Amino acid sequence: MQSTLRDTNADLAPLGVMHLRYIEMFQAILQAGTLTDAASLLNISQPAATKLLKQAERRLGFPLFVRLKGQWHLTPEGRLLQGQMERIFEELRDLQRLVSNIARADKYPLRAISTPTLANAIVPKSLARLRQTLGQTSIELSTQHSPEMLKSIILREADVGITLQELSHPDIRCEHLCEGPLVLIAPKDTWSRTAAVQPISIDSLANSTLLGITRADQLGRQLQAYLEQLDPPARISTWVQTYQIAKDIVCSGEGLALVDPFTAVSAGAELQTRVVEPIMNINLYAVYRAEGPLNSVQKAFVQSVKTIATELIGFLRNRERRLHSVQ
Amino acid sequence: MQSTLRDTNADLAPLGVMHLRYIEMFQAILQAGTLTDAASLLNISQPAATKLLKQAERRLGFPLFVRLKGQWHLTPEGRLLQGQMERIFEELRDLQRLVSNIARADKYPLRAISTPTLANAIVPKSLARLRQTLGQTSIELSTQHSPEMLKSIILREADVGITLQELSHPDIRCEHLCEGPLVLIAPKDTWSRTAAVQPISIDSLANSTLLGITRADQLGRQLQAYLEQLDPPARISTWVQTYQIAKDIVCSGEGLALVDPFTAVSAGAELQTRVVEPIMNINLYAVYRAEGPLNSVQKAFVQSVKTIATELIGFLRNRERRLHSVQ
DNA sequence: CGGTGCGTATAACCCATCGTTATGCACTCG
DNA sequence: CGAGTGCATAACGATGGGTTATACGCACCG
Repeated sequence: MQSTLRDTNADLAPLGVMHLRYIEMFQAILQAGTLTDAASLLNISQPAATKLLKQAERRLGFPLFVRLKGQWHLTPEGRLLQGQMERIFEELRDLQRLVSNIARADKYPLRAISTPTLANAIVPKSLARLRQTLGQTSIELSTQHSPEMLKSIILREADVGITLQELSHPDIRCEHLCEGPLVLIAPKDTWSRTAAVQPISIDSLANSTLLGITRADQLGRQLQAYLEQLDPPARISTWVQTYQIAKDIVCSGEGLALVDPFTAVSAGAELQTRVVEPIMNINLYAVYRAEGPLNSVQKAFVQSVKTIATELIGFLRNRERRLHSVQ
Repeated sequence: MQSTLRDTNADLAPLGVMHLRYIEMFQAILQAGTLTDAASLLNISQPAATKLLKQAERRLGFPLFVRLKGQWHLTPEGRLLQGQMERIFEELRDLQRLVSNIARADKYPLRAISTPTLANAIVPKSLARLRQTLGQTSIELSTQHSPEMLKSIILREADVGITLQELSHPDIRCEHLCEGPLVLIAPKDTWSRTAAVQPISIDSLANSTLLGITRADQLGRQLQAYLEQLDPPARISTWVQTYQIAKDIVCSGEGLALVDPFTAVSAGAELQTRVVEPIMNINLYAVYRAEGPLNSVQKAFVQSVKTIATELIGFLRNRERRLHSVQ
């Protein structure tokens, strides 16, 4: 019926109809710069790309690109569509992620995600402990910085996130697990045995060589502001993205750094740690979708992280207390 | 190459791949409630719809719907995708609109859009006057209420909008054309010759039978609030959506109404109009995309609307002035 | 100024997809 | 329990999107 109708006026192809493929093509050309490369981005041959573009322009009723001196340039019409196209493309990619994560959700009772820092500190300990009780259940762990973590959880790439940053989103619950003091780390043998277990005043960092953490989160900014107002300000010549990297550099003797207590305490014997005074608290959070309850594995994981984190913090505090009781 | 690869493991169809068609199917089923009806929404046969749905669910890796007692119900997974699907669907429809409007943009130097009210009042007069100077140029006029008008202009369904409501949007310019007083309209012979050209106090409307305008815009709300605080409040039993409809009803003798001056003055001899005191000003705006300059036809149109509107308002005012000078 | 080569268009062909009609089947409901 | 609605299956055809092979335009360069 429809096909016969189409047969009668054969050349009257559906006009002005947008296809997903066209959007992909559009994006690919913009990204690749050449049709041939765009084709390989889409995993198709170059003639296919040519046909696709031609067809798109024929169907839409106007050209999207013009070719000048071997370059593809957007026509004004193309430029008009660009914004909308990009948005749809993005949303579609999100949808794709969501779909594929739903499909494999049941295979993994726990897909954990943490910031890189914590992935090196407490999370593995926690997973190791869980593993003993779980046998061969499949578990995933990935790392993302906080903003991406949020998206991953919403798109169901992960179920539970562990982070130092409080995340706020309507569909997300952010559970506070524990808190601990900001600590200063240094290569071993920097301080004497007795000094090493005492708090250190943040003011005494004036004029010392610190590693800076280039974090955009609230704690990072707060710290930076604080350090800058010291007199003289602490000299910061090396900037790193995460506490963990800072730790590694400190280990190799390049300076001191202010880090979260979890990174510090998991460092072991290679470096010394001192709580900074006045105490600035760092919080640890578990983040998950508010929509449904956690399953038993996920609950156990959160609980286990909480326990381990608390133990680690306790270790830091106890060290001090031991000292105080000696005094 | 790719096809040969596909041939080797034939049943391993691309998994987790979202197609536009699936989204349309999804939406259609939700809307229609039955596969057969969904099929006709998509202009395909029922078996095609069945296959499409099955294929979608097979490719995605999980069912989207379950059939219970002859009803299609979303699965939890389906519900998860619903939001995202709807958003993409919407955006795609917008893109479609944009595309088809771009394709036909050059055929129409002026595609005007106005609120229904003004489409009956000043806009036709203006177009008629323009027509004399333009010859056979094609012009389009459509009507939309203000929120839809904004969207139409952005999606290039229209070039210039005429409205009583000030619209604000980053990509839109809103040009003030003129202002005029709120007026009360009544069936002819309601007032005496001399009374009819005098302003009428809004307080004197207390206890009278008015037509209400159910407008969500700022003026509508303002008016309603004002009328309600009269003592006793004006009785409003009939609510209509536009000034224009109110006018028609007033003409048929069903009551009085407060309307914009343009509607009032274009009514002709069938009804009487009196300016309301204290004067509440109604503004007339032309709305167009900020991005590019108007072409000559569009400019002429805006100018012409402005001129005519000003003339009409002038007529209302002059009537009073004549009276005052007589006094 | 005429090779050289990259990138694009065209040609000929293939097959998976998506559509069709015809028909059988299940389940709801009177 | 029979009728009827709505879904699934079967068999089949046209189209579109993909392929390879090849010709063409054009910038670049010796």
